[in-house]
Amino acid sequence: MNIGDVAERSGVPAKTIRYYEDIGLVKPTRGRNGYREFEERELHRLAFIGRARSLGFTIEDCRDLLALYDDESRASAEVKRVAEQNLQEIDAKISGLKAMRDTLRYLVEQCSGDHRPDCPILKSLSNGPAHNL
Amino acid sequence: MNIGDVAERSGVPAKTIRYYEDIGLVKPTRGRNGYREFEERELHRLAFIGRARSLGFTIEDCRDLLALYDDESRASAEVKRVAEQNLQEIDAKISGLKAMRDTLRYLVEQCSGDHRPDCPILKSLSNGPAHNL
DNA sequence: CTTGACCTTCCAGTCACTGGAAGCTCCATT
DNA sequence: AATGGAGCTTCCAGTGACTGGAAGGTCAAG
Repeated sequence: MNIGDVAERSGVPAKTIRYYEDIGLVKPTRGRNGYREFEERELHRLAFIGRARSLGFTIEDCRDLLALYDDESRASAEVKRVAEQNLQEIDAKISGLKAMRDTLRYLVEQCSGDHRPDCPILKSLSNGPAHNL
Repeated sequence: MNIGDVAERSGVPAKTIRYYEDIGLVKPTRGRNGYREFEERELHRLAFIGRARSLGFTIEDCRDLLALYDDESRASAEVKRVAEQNLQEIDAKISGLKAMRDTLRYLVEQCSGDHRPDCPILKSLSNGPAHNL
């Protein structure tokens, strides 16, 4: 399989696959023409990485997960630990974003949004921290 | 005022202030010794940028907002537009993160987390897209 | 034999900083 | 007056995870 096919079937862009090879996440063989050759196993790994990334795992997490995946004798506790840590980080991000959103929404609601120059959004940014609103 | 004082009073690290000067967000004057000299106005702008950044505005947003801020004849509608767009982006991010979190939480709950190699998290990453769970 | 799609490498850019090295300046203490 | 340390300067490089583009080799169809 060439990189284009793998890209299409795994949903990971060709450019990104080359990058993943650079950083050692996948190791396709090479044909006589210099083209990368992918087996099912590599396709599988790429799809795995794609799904893990879409769940918010970092590249390093992926590396760990793939190593665990390759390790027949791994303990599921180890995998769970990685996932749980990720879960906490996601929760923290959501909380932060929610706080931002609430502040912004309040400001947007306050703003008349017309042709007049008077704007509570700028006023707030100018006068004090968001949490004072 | 030297950069250290401004950093402390604005809450923006000195390193970051230099970066902001590089990209033209602030324009401190220079003393005979080559040190940057900050007036109240610059301090004010830096605090403004810091608050806007903490609300999730990008640097380019900040540039726009500062221009609007400087423009006595701006319409608040313009400011509101920038803020509303930001609000939508934040909402989208929150939704995405929530979906990720729900999937992950389910997986973590399913995982026994013990010494056995059988792990539903890896199984799921391996077998199909997260939204199929 | 040509065209065009697909592949290769390499370099640079993204975003918003952050770290570090080398060297200058200022102020207080000895 | 010398010294020491904090604070300032510039410049270079790295972060994460790609992404874009140029220059050039390869392959399959017509």
